[in-house]
Amino acid sequence: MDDVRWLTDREERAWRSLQVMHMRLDGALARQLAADSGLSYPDYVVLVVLTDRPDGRMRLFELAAALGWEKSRLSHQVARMADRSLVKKEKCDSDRRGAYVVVTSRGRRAIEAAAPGHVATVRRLFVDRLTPSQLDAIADAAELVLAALDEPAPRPR
Amino acid sequence: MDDVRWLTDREERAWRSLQVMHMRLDGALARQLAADSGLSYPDYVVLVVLTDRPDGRMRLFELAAALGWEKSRLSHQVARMADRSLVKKEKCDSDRRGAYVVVTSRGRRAIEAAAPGHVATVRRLFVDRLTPSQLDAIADAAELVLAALDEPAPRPR
DNA sequence: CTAACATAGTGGACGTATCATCTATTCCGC
DNA sequence: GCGGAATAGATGATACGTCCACTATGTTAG
Repeated sequence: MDDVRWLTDREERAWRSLQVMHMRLDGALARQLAADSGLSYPDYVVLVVLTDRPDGRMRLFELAAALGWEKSRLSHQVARMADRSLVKKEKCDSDRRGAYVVVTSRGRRAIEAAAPGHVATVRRLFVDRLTPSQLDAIADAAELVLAALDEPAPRPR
Repeated sequence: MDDVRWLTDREERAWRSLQVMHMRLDGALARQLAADSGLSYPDYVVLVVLTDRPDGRMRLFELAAALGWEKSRLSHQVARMADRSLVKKEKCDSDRRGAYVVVTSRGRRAIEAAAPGHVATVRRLFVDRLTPSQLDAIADAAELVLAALDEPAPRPR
C-alpha cells in the first residue's frame, strides 16, 4: 500500500506540537503536584470529583463514569488511595455487589492543600498563555475530535 | 489562601476538553496500533525516529533527545524492545561508555506494517476533523505553551 | 420460576514511567 | 598528566494502566 496519505507539514506541525506539549505539560503538572502535596495526578482528579459531592461519597461505577475511566483502573487506584487513607471503601446496602468510595478527612485536607498550587500552575503554563479566542478554538477543536471518537470505528480495511 | 484565581467556565472548558480529548485519543491510537501490528505507542515512536536514519542506528542519548525522553525511560524501553528483537544494542567504539540502538529487520518490518494504519487513524480521528486554520491555531497555541514550559519555574511561594 | 444475561467490583499479569542510585568513562582546569 | 566534574547508560523500586479472567449479585425473558 503506497497510497498512504502521509501528513502534510502543516498537519504534522499541529499533531507533533500538540503531542509534545501534552507530554511536557503533564510531566510538569505531575511533578508540581507531587512536590507540593505528595499527590499524584490520578489521586488529584479522583479527589476533585469526590469532594464535589456534598457527602464526599460515590459508587465506584459512578466515579468511573465521571472520570471516563475503566472500572479496573479505578478499582486499582482506589485500592492504592485507600492504602494511604486518602479514601475509604464502604459496602453498599441497596446493591450488595456495590461499594462506595468516601473521601477521608486526610483526603480532604490533601486536596485542599494541593488545589491552589495546581490551579496556579495550570494558569502559569497553559491558561494564562492563551487568549480567550485561542481557548475557545482549542475547546471547539477538541470537541470535534471527541465527536469523531464517539463514531463507531470503520470496518478494518 | 482564598485568593486563588480558579478557572473561569471558558478556561475550564478548554482545559477539560483538551485533557479528555488526549486521554481518549491516546487510548484509541494505542489500541489501534496494538491490534493492527502488535506494537505499543512507545515502540512505534522509537522505531519512527530510528528508521528515519539511513543506517537505522543511533546513540541512546541522541535518541532520547530526539524523543524528548529521559535516559532512564529510554534505557528501559530499548531493553524491552531488544527482548522482542525489534532493535538490538551495540557497543560504541569511539566512546566506551556508550551504546548504539539499531533497528533490526524485524523492527523495520513492524514499523512499515504499522505506519499506514496509524497515520490513517490519526487522520480519521484528528487531522481530517479540523480545518487548516484550526490546525494552525492548535500549533500556535501549543508552541506558546511550550515556550512557557521552557521558562524557569518561579520561586515556590 | 429459572435460566440466561447484564452489571459491580476484584485481582493478577504485564508493560510502561519515574525516581534515585550506581558504574564506567570522558572531559577539563590547573 | 591528574583529580574532580560531567556524561552515558543500567538497574531496582514503586506507581500507574490495560487486559483478561473471575466472583457475586441483580435483571429479565419465556
